[in-house]
Amino acid sequence: MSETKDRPYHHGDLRRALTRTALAMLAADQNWTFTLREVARRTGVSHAAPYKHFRDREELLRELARIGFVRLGESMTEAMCPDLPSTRAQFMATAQACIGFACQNPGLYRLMFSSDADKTIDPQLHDAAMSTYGILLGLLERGQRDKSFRPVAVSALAAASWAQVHGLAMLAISNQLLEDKVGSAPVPAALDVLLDGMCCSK
Amino acid sequence: MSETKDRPYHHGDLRRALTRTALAMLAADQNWTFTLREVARRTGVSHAAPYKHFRDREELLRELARIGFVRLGESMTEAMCPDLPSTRAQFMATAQACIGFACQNPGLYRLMFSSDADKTIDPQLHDAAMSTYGILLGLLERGQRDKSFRPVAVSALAAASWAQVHGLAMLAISNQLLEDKVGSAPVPAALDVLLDGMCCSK
DNA sequence: CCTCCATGTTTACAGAAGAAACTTGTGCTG
DNA sequence: CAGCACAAGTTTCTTCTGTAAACATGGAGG
Repeated sequence: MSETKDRPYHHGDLRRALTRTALAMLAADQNWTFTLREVARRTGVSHAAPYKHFRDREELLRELARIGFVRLGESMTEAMCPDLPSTRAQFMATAQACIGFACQNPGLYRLMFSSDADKTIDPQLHDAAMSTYGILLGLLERGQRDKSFRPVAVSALAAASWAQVHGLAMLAISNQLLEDKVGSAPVPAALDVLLDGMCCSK
Repeated sequence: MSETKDRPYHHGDLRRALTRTALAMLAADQNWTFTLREVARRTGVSHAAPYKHFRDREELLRELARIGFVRLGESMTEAMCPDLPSTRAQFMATAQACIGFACQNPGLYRLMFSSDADKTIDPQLHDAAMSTYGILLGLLERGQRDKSFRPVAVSALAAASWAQVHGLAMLAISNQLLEDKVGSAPVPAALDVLLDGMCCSK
């Protein structure tokens, strides 16, 4: 086959190519059992090549998770449209963007919060996660300043909304938000309940 | 014919012995990469013996998850002490019991909600999960009848509290509820925020 | 032009899942 | 009571994985 001609011996940017392949496979098959060798095969490279760019399998997983947090942050920022009528509406949109992201990238989202992607090991991953968390936190602080949210400790609001959004996302991608158990539009319904507890006016 | 370590050729109750070994290992090492062979070794049988009791590795995982849901249900029922001063207090206690269970059995809890334990495959697992979910639902319905909780759709309350509790549990066992981000007692604080949105009186 | 070395490849090895074929007790039947 | 069928073990084998080590290549700097 002449497709060997396709690629020079030195790939050029194998690291990026590997992450792209892995992300694509993660997207295509929501519960794919991640194997480095398959990523290498699909990228058209020997199974040992990835080790020149990632110390081990888990380092690649952490890189994927990091990219996931960056993308999630972008989705949330985009959704937090400043000309929405209220801070409450902004919160709702941002939360739904997060859950939507999880539903569109279930494999990636699971990976981001799995124990495989240990955030205590990799500072870059930790920073990416914190940065995304900061988007939520910023919205809450802004909401408190403009009197939309109650003047309780912002950390309590943060814990509650972070947990709520993450919990809804996890349940959604596990297909556990079935209509007969939890209503026809469980995500906005649940978020409204939470927001009733967070907001000053109803 | 219980624990005679001079094991006869036929173990007697290998199925139960395997699950007990696996549960113990899961408890001992929170992110142990589950291997059937190691379970078999520790149980003192050949690596192929488990296949006489479980079709494959995942069937054992599902059985472990099922046991996890049963135990979680027991913890929650126990916590839902009927002579607590209010339904709100009962809810708080039950929710904290769930999160406490997760913190004490992080490996098992993760397994229960992982994609490995696919609840759509195994009706027994599905039933166990639903039964545990039913404990929460029952409390919410009772709380609505006695006017503790607002008269919105119970499914909305269920989605919100289920997500909140599960989210807090997941974040807690991922060590993401760090004091500087989320306060010193994030779990009760977050639950209070949610309960403010669920309860009639403040 | 030659030589270093990052980035590839090949080869090797241990450990896992699972299938198949073989072995051993044990309880049921004639 | 003899014998046998079958459930529940074991061994052996194949195919996969992650990871390490040794080898190959080709582009950049002296």
